[in-house]
Amino acid sequence: MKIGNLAHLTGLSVHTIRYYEKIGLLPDASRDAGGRRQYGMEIANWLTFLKHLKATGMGISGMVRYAQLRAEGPQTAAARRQMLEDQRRTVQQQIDALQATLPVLDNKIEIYKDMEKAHVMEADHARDTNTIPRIQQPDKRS
Amino acid sequence: MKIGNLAHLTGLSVHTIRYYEKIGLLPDASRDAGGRRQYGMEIANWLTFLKHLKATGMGISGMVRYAQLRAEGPQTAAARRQMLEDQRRTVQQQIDALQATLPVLDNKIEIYKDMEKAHVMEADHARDTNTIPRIQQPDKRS
DNA sequence: CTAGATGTTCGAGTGCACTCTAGGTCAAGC
DNA sequence: GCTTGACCTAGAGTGCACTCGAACATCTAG
Repeated sequence: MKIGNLAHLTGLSVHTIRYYEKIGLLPDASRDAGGRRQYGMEIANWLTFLKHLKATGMGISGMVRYAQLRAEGPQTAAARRQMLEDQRRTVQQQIDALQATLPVLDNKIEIYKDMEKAHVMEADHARDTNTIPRIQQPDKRS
Repeated sequence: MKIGNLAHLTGLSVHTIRYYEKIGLLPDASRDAGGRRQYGMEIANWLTFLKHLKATGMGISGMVRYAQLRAEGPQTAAARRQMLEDQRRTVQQQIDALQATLPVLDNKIEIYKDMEKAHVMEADHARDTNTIPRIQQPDKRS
């Protein structure tokens, strides 16, 4: 499989795949006669797993650390499990943080619904500012 | 209240507060005799709301748009409600995406537990690579 | 045989959201 | 009076994760 094909398969760009190789997330690909990268299915699986790790919010540096542990062999299994367990915890924290924003949004949405009603009734003055100051717009109306 | 005080109160840095003012997230602060920014409590409340918006994953540009709508007065209430409702939807999507990673992590963690057991039993060869290729580490061990 | 698609390298550029530096002013305490 | 520390501005720098460009090589279909 050539790099364009792999890119299509994984949804990553060709640029990104070469970038991942450069920073050590992918093994240096074997090349065909013309010097082009040749890939097998296992790389697609590895990239898919990397996409999952990325979806957990793990950054490049974390993924590189994971990849390096992996390269060191089975004796790092415990360390890798530890990383994944840590990451699981941060995922849960992210979920909790997002959950916590929902009532804040809902609250505001309700306030706006009331405001809209009031506005329609022409009693539309200064109920907008529930302790939050108005910002004079930078006047970018052409 | 001076800027350092506000920074302490909101958990933002003084730099960040000035930056927020520059990009239009905060009204141009009134100044004391010496040209220093003076703040009231309502700014702290606004910053707190911005922190909530940020926690939803809304970027600076979105927050600026919201702030500008706000500045335009009550007739933009519906537009702002729309923004918040859209944002609520993206928060839910982010939560779902994170939730979906949990089984992937759990799965891997289980695989590693098995691997560790196997490793202890000295049957520790090549079970590590479940279709995922090994990366030769760039040999950065000092 | 040739056009166009696809690949190569290296390095520069992008967008985001800060974060910091340099070089100054100003108010309060000793 | 002087030092200390908080504040000021304008602009440069940072870290992340790509993303793109230039200039060139090679493969593939007609």
